[in-house]
Amino acid sequence: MNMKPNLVPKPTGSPAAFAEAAECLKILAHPVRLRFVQLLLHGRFTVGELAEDAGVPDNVASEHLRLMQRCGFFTSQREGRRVYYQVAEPHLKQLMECVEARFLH
Amino acid sequence: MNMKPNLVPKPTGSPAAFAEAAECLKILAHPVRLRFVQLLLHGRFTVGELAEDAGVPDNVASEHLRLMQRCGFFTSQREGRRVYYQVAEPHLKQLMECVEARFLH
DNA sequence: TTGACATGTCGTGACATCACGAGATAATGG
DNA sequence: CCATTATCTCGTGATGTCACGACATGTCAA
Repeated sequence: MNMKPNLVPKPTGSPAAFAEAAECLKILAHPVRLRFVQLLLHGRFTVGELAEDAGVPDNVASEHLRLMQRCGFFTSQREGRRVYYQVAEPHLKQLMECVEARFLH
Repeated sequence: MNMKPNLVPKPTGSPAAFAEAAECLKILAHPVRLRFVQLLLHGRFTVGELAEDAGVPDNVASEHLRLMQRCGFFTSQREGRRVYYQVAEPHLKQLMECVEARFLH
């Protein structure tokens, strides 16, 4: 009943690692959040600037940014009444380049 | 009230392109489906083989595979009673390498 | 202090995703 | 045919995601 075994060595990765990867990809998998990543890879921006660029209300942008801060993608500093966000996760650059190569070019 | 404009040229990408990218990333963002991508980047496998490796019932695996076939990630060929799946989207390789570099190594 | 501005928080309802079980379809061998 | 194996399909209920409005917090300038 069994067939010939697949002789190719199976790639690695614990179930927990796949779960974490899926979690983070799910956070990345939103058009507004993708746009935020792309912008923040090119500089610092405030909540209001990001919101206006993406065409969403400020509080919506704020919630997206909070999400991405919680999983380590972004960090923020308050300067006066504004809050500037920037990229904190170095792998985001290469990951975004892959996404741009496939979908945005 | 206005601050100095951000002189950095803004990166490209239509809203529709971001929406499509987010759609595909969302499909990728599942631990079982990530594992399927990883395995299929190393060879051809049947539904049953993939299901057993991932520890999910066959029908669940079948639904995941159908999803990834619909968005162009995989293709399938029937051989007897078995159905073999393989990678169809060339960018998946580089994308998975990014994910592995960040989460699986 | 007051008022305006920038951001953050919370509750809610609409909608999507998910795993599961039951059953359908397809192919093989006796 | 009939039984078995492999895959697929469908309905359902649980859970998660999302945008929105209302409101809270924080900051500054007059």
